[in-house]
This record gives sequence, structure tokens and C-alpha cells, in this order.
Amino acid sequence: MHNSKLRRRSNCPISFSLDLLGDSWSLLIIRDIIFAGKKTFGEFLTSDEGIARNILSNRLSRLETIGLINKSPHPDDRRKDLYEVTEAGLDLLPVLFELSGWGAKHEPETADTLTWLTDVQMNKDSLIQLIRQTVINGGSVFTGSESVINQLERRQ
Amino acid sequence: MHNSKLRRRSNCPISFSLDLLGDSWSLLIIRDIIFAGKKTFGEFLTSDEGIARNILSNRLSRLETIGLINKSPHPDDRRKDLYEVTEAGLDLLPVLFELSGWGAKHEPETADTLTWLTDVQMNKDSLIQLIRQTVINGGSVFTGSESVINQLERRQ
DNA sequence: TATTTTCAGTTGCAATTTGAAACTTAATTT
DNA sequence: AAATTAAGTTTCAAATTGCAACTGAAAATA
Repeated sequence: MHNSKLRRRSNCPISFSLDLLGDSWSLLIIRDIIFAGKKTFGEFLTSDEGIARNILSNRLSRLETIGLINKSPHPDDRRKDLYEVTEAGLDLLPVLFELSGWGAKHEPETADTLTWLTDVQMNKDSLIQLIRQTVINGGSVFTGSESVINQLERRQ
Repeated sequence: MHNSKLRRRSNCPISFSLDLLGDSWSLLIIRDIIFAGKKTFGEFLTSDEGIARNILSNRLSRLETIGLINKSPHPDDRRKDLYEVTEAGLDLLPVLFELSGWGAKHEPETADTLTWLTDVQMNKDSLIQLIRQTVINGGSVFTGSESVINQLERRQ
């Protein structure tokens, strides 16, 4: 609820980003939306990392306050809400890619998930643009018929 | 000392990176070394964000355990140690740049610090390579006579 | 319609982490 | 020899985390 930790520690942009995102869950939620197409509380709960319900609740409202995600009523089920990433949230794509690249390089066991990316013969900016458009249109990188991977396969 | 939190939550490379770096201090230490040329405990303490001594101590030993920094005796003062970034730590440069870019975009007040970067007419990979070499040689981005900014100025 | 199940979130509580300040020990400076 | 500086450690209160049980509303089932 009341949102704590809104004080900027310094005027450094890296520090500012970490003020908002410097914990081990926030970016995973953004990842889940963009890559796995997750949209509801229950879907976030099922991720491998096993976030606790109260932490999830806290992070979702914080991300909403910050303006990285939007919450809206689910059209088909009034118990649920729909969480979607904003443009500002999509601006984190390069951060996610670099974190992913670093992790995959330094713990190769984790690299399987995204070999597709390094395989893709595509300008990085174009790829990011494609992902943005896909997600804006309700899709995601990995899931759904209009997933980014499907689109890329179709193009080949 | 005993280093807790070494269990990987999942096989996702982003999650893995956050297992190691998902807090609000670790990346700031790497930033201080690379950008501000800080090398000693006392220098890290003076950063604007105001890290506490015990947290700093904890993070330095963790970063060393992970292999992102090296610790060695200070040649001129046996009370001090010298902390230097490793190649794996330098691999975080793209992450730092993207976090910086995101922060500067979404909180323009923090952008002053790095306008120099956006101004630089230089291939991004080349810039990163220049920074790596500079830091490997004991320099940093902003400080010292062989700083990256000095080198860039000389080139113009 | 009545009952059961599902869903999102909250609450309570123990364990861990954080943060500030005082303290320790060794080395350097005066 | 005495005072100062440096890197950490210790102590303790406050905040955060994580787990499990609970709640209330809506949906599904019988």
C-alpha cells in the first residue's frame, strides 16, 4: 500500500534506476509480461522463481505507481485484473537484454532460454521495435500465436 | 563472511543476474570503480548515495566471491586494500549504460551526469572497448589524467 | 439455487536484511 | 610517544522478506 522508498539517493541516473528497480523481483515481473505474456496475479505466481503473494502484491502496486505497468479489470472474469506493461516499462527491454546477456555468459547453464536471440540475424534495434509492437498489441515474445518467435519464423 | 543467497532461483539468465546483482548497492560499487576510479573502502564510503560501512563490507566481499572484483593490498598504505574490477565486472558495462539511459530518460534531472556520453560521436562498442582498456590500465571514465573523457577530448 | 472452487489480495508472524553509530585493531602521521 | 586515520566488526533497532493461513468476492459446479 503506502509506497515507501521513493526518495532519490543521488542524482546519478544509474542510482535512480536502482532506487526503483534494485531488488530481485521487479524486473522479473516486467520480464514475465514481455517474454511470457503473463497478465494476471495468478500467472505471476506460477513463475519458476516462486515469488510470495505479499511480495508480488507489493511489487505490482509499486510498479504501477512508478508507471511501468497498468492495471485494469479483466474483461472475462471480474475476479481478475489485467496487468500490462507501459511504454516506460518497455523501455527496460535493453536492460533486460543486457542482464540476460551477462547472465548467460557467466552461467552458461542459463543460456538455453535465449539462444534463439543470439541466433536471430536481426538488427538489435529492429528486434526491440518488433517486441515493443508485439507486446503493445497484446502479444509477447514467447507465447501466443502472434508471439515474436512465431513472427520471426514466418519471416524466414 | 558466510555468503548466503547463492542458490539460483531458476535457469533464467535474467533471474541469475538478479540473484547476484539484484539489490540497490552492488552495481553502484561497480559504477564507482569504473566511472569514478574509486579503489578503497573509504572512497566507496564517500559516494553520494551514502552506503553504510557494514553493507559496503558485505557487498565488497560478495562481489569478490562472485568474481566481479579483486582485492589486493594497497602498495602505499598497508592499512588499505585496493579493489579492482575484473573482466567479468567490466562485462557489466552494457548493463550500466542501459540502466543509466533508462534513468536519464525517465528522470531527466539525473541526466546531467552523462550527457557527455550521448554527445560522444562514437560507436558504442568502441566506447566500451576504450573504457575497458582504460580501467584495466588503472584509469577510469571520469577521473585521472588518463580518464576516458580526457582521451576523447585529446582525440578531437 | 446452494455449494464448492477459484482468484486476488491481506494478515500474522518468524527470520533475514538493512542502516546508523559505536567500537576495535592495525598502520600512519605528527 | 601520542594522536589520527583506515578498514572493518559489533550491536541493536527498524524495515523487509517469505511463508502459511485467512478473507471476501466472483465463478463454476451440482
